[in-house]
Amino acid sequence: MATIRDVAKLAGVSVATISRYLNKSGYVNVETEQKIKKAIEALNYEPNAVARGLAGKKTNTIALILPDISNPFFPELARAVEDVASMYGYTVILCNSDDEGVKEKSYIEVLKKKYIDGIIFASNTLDSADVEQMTKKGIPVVCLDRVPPKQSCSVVRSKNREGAKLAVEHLLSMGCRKIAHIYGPQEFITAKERLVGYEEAVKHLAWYSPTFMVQGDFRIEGGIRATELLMERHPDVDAIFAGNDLMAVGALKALHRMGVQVPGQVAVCGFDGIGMTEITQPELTTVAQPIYEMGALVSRILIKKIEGTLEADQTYELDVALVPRESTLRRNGHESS
Amino acid sequence: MATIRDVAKLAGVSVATISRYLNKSGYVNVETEQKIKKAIEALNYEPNAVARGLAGKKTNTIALILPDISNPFFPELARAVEDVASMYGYTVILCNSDDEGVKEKSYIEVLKKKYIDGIIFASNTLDSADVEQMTKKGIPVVCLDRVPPKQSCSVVRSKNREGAKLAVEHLLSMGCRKIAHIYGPQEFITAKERLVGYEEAVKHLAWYSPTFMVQGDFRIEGGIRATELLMERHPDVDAIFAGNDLMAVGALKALHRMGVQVPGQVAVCGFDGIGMTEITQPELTTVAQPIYEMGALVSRILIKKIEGTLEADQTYELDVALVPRESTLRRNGHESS
DNA sequence: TAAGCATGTGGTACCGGTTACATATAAAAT
DNA sequence: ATTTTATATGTAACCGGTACCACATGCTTA
Repeated sequence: MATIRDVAKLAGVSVATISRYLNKSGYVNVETEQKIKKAIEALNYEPNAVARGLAGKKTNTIALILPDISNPFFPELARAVEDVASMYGYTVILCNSDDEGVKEKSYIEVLKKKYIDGIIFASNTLDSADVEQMTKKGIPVVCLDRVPPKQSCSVVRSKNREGAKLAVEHLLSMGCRKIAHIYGPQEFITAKERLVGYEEAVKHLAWYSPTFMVQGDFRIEGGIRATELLMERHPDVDAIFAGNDLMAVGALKALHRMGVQVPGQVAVCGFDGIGMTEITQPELTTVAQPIYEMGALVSRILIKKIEGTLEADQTYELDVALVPRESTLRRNGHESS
Repeated sequence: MATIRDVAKLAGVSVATISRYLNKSGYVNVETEQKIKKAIEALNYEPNAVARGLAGKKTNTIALILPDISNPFFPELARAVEDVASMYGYTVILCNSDDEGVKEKSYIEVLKKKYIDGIIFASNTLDSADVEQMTKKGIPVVCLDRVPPKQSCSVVRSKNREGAKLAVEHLLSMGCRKIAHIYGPQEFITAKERLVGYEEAVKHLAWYSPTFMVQGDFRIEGGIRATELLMERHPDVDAIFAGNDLMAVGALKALHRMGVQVPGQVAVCGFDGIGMTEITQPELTTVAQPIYEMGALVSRILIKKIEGTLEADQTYELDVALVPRESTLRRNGHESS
């Protein structure tokens, strides 16, 4: 591989001029430019990114730290992040934290040593102290679904509370009268907000009781167990709003095993809008987050922050949308009217 | 951040000694070692990975080039790759090629400039010339499901032909008598091999005709269309073996829309073993590839190759396993006997 | 006793870029 | 006519490591 010095020699100018030409920093005469172009062409020169990184402390690399890429929520997000990153000339390093603080911190250490330009966190373990420390060290951070108390970084999230209300309203409009909720682990803000949204939407209703809320684990298995518990406790439930799609799938499975008709006897609604919801039988109604857009946005924000064109840190709350499908379709609903 | 020179100064030795200590190359006196340890501790010194990369042309970074992380086959693979990579101290860069040669080549260019240590290809566009060129430039490559004619790199794949036969045999044993096949795009070797396996397994049967093979696109939509075409052509089909799980899901959807009972009238079997197969209704029988193991293996091989402990390039053919589930469960099958 | 070798350490060129600073020329401003 | 100013280019230090080579010491071996 040719180096910048080779090019300088062949073009008959100094390395500084080549560098200036390459980075469009400083003056370069048009004729000199031509000579340089030719030399570069002739030598098939490509500037070395690592050397650049060392000299300029900029590597055009960002990291995406998420709990687990196998979790169906994240592939689409990752895809979006990578799409816009590559569009802006950045490369993406993938890290699976399993939501374990230790792993996260160890990744952060490695990434710092690699002069990574910025980090996207889609994780719940991170505490605001970490974020602050990162920012202090000059590493831009953008978070997903996490609001560090002291707003030390930008955040992208979606309207969980509103989404939960949408779900409940939809179920009510479909004629459901006893709507239960399977909520996710309360250390996840998303789970908490959705639970709050649900409560706000149903607490004024006559039948309301805290026993209609059961804990799940944001996974299929937890959805199954929660549904079993729920149906035992309240055999008269006619709708289940699950805190995420995986648990809704679990609910579907559990109800099917029990011989309960969906949506006939019990309607089911999920949250997230992952692809899976389209392949269940019946297809699953869900409150869809704009997953790809969230990834694209978070990536764009990070890059802006890296390149210094971001005015101030901000929280972006994206709209969610109810996607009505078969699992909540009740002929006696008001929606049809 | 402290540098190696700071440490050297504080410890009262030369940078060379520090470097030797850090890399355990060459001699370092035990007492000197203690002094160095103290200095490193005191300064909270961490060697700079970029500088190391520049000096040693080794970055402890590998790249994973795959068509699309959103495709449900890949997240688990990516997870496995990252797991073992991080276990060995490597970091993973994620690249989505969309199976487009241009994108792949452009990624390769970028990665070379970054002194990446090796590449894992899970892509079908790459031709053997590319692989050879990489290897010539000293960048280790390992491929997934791709056999470059000239064995210039290691390959990890699974037994597609055998898997297809397993599927057909299973369907036959469940009492199916007219088994159709939806095959994937023939530029994918996997698709081709599965088709061959199917043909070999059914061609000697009385009912066999090429019209039982329909083309799909390896996606849900293609599975739906192929199934529609198929059922119109052969209303007497009693089993569909799809070339991958996504198309099998499509088949399930299409059959459900047509009011055809699965597995009652038509049994459905997929291929791959992605998570989706467990959430369909009925749950989908599939020929499971050991996806995680494939990712782990391919990653381990690459790292061995990078570290020079791999004797020779080799092709690893992993076993597949039939996972019988509800979608092929027929009471009149022999399996129960 | 001299050569040979394992141990231990330092000096410094090198990896391949960036960039501050010095320098030079021609045109514009005073 | 002199000072500015914009244009243009080169020199060399620097980023933070690695590693080759030189050199010193103490002990074994011929």
